[in-house]
Amino acid sequence: MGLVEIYQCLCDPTRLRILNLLLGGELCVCHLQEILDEPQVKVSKHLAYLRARGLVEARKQANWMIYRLPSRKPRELSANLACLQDCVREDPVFERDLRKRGSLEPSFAEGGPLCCAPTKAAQPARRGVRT
Amino acid sequence: MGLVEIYQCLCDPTRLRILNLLLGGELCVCHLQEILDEPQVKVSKHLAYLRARGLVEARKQANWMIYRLPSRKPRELSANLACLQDCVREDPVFERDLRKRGSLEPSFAEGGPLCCAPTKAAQPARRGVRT
DNA sequence: GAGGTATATACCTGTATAAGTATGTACTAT
DNA sequence: ATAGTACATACTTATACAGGTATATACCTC
Repeated sequence: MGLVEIYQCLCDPTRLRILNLLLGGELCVCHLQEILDEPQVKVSKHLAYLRARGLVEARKQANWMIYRLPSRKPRELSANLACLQDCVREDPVFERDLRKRGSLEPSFAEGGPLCCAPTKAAQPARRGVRT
Repeated sequence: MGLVEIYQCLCDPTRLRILNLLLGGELCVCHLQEILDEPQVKVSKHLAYLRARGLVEARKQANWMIYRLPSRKPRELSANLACLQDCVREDPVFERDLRKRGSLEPSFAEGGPLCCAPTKAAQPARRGVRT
C-alpha cells in the first residue's frame, strides 16, 4: 500500500464513511449496510476495493464477514486516518453515521448467533421501494 | 472544494509531487517541468486539474504562469497538506524534488526578465530523445 | 438436502481520467 | 510583422471505476 493507493481509497464518499465507521471498531457488512443505508452490492464492492489495497482486513464469523482497520498500519495510513477523523468531526453525515452506529449493538461481539436483528435483516434491502 | 475533491487531487503521483514542491513556495510551470522532468502538457494539465478544484492558485507574470497554494486554505486542505508533507518527508523522489528545487533560483521572484535559464529552456523539452 | 441468510462476483454501462499529439494563444524581442 | 518562448487546450485512446442487475458461493437451520 503506497500513499497514492491510500488517497485512491479516500476519494470516494462511501469509502470515507466506511473508514470513519471502522475507526470506531470492527463492523459486519450488514451493519455497514444498515448504517450507510446503501445497497449490499455497493457496500460489498467498496469493502473489496479497500481490502485489495490493504486499508481494511476481514475475518469470517459464522455467516458474517467482519471488517476492521488493519491492526498494524503503516505510518502514512495512520496519519491519513487521523487526518480524516479530524476533518469529518463536524460533518453532519459522518456524525450521523457514528450516532447510528452507537444505536446498534454489534451482537457478534458477544458471540451470539445473530448479527443483525432478523426483523430488520429480513427486509429486502431498502431499494427505493416508494410503493 | 470538498474533502473528496481534495483526495481526488491527491491520488496521482505527479500531483503529489507538485503540491509537495509548492509547499516550499510558488513556482512557474517551466520550473516545475524542469524539476519533475515531465513533459509540459502533463505538468500543465495536472496544474489545471488542481486549479479547477481550488488546490492551487495562479498568477501571470510576464511570460510565465506562477502557481502557488491558496493563501487562505480550508481547514481540511491545510490538514491534508500537512499530512502529506509529513508522509513524504523521507521519500527519495519527493526529497530529490525539493533538493532540485533548491538548486534552481526562481529569478522571477527577483523581478528579472527571465524565469528559466534560456540555455536549459531552449532544449526542446526532454522527450525520450534516445538519438 | 432444501431453503434461507450473508456476502461476493460477473457482467454491463456510463463517466472520469491519464497520457500523448497537435495546435492555439498570449506575450516578448527584434 | 516575424519569430520565439511559455503555457493551455482540443482531440484521441486506453484504462479505471462507480453503480446497477443478476447470479454464485458459503454457511446455517431444519
